[in-house]
Amino acid sequence: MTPAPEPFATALPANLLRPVRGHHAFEACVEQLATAIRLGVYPLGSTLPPERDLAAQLGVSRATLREAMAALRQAGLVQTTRGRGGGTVVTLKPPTPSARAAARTTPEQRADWLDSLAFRRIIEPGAAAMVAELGVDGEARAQLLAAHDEVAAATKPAQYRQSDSRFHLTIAALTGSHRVIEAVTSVQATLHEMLLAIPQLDTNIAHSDDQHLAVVRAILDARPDRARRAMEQHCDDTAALLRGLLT
Amino acid sequence: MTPAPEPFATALPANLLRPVRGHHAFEACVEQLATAIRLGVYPLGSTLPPERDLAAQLGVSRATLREAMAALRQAGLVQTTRGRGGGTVVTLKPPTPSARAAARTTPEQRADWLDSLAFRRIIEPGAAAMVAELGVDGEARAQLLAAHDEVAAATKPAQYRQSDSRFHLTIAALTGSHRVIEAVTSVQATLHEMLLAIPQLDTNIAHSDDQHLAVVRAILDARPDRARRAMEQHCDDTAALLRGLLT
DNA sequence: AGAATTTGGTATGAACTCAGACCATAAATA
DNA sequence: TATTTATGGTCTGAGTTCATACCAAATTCT
Repeated sequence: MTPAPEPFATALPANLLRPVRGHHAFEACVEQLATAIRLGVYPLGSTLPPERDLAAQLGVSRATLREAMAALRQAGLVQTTRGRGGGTVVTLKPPTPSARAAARTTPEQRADWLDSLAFRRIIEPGAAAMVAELGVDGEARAQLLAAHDEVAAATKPAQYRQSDSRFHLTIAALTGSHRVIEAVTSVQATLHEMLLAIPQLDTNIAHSDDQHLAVVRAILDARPDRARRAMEQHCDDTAALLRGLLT
Repeated sequence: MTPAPEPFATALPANLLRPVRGHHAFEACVEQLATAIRLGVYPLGSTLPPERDLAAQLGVSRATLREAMAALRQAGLVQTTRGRGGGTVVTLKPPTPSARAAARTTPEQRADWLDSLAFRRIIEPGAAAMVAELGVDGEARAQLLAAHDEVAAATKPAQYRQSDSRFHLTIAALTGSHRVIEAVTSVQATLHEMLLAIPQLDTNIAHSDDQHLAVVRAILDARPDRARRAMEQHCDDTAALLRGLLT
């Protein structure tokens, strides 16, 4: 029989379906919390939210969250005390002291990293432009400046890394958009992974203060295009470095 | 006791933690497949990939996928036949014929929709610019033109909706970036929801062919900035309409 | 000092999901 | 026509995750 003519000829292959979840909820929790800590969302010495809250935020049962916490505890990232006023505090021994570089980077990993860099080049400049367009009032202005000062003042590589992440996350947060925040967080987390796998360039990357400053200025001056360009430049430079060093 | 000075003063509230998964894998599958069908990824009359493949693509066991398929079948979106050459074909009775508008839009829904529009204004223009920058070879060029022709030729509102989605998804696909594709898919899915809830404007929105054309031209001419602007304009106009009609 | 409150620690049964094997059907092929 | 093959349909036991209690410790308030 003659097949009915397909309404659409174009293929649009099914790349569009995305995995519905990353199995093992507790592993995902460990990952998110660990990166949040390493990105400086929860700085050294600070107390994490109570288990019940964290579980809610992560959309996970408390039982599952506790498994994750146990892992973090065992990894030496946090310590826990009981009772009111107790909780879980960040101890963060230097990031994965020597166990890093254990896992060799697979080709898929590499591809995913490149993908992340491409995505970043869209989302972070977009976020910067959006903030510049929204404008920043007193409170926001202070946050932005504080975040920038933190980066500028950082000396040690590890400290610089955290401050840098926090700077980018601050810009994302200023957009006020959940999706933008999530996207930037994800991108920064991947970036962090990459830098862990390529230790030697912590130093090389540190001279991007000018670019950070340019972004901040453009945002404060309410110049979206300039902010976008500046952030684009920043992303491009970082990406070039990383691509070059990816085996 | 004097609390140890926090290393960082800035708050960076924990909006950064995102739910680790949307419970009930099979519900998520239903959602993804249903939107994929309604967005025209699997056009009317086409055959879905075999269950085993779909399960793999969605990162889910076949058992779970089948539950989802059963739901789709029961909803009248697809029909299934056995044996070689069989499979599951899209029947798609007009989108949720009259059962729609059943759920009133909650305030959170509304907020999420606005968030999606904001995110869209970053990601879709960014994708367009990226494609323009990458350049489009013969194959890609053909796909893009075909997608555009489809939209331009569409007459009935429902058909226009699908073609429009496919047009935007095609651009995303041409970036070659998983993350970009996923972001645009998600945004288009939300857009689709909104349009279902606000039926009356199917017509109003239909005169955006000029803007589509402008985007396509800019991409083919390898003018990233122009492509971005054109897509931005398009997003802004659509968003303005939608925002106005959101109760 | 005693009560209330916040916080982590533990336990249990139900529901969901997985992986893999095997069955049934119908088209394609030899 | 007989065989192969691609596809959906079914079953089962193990592993996760959930929801919901309740217990234990330590701080704060009365």
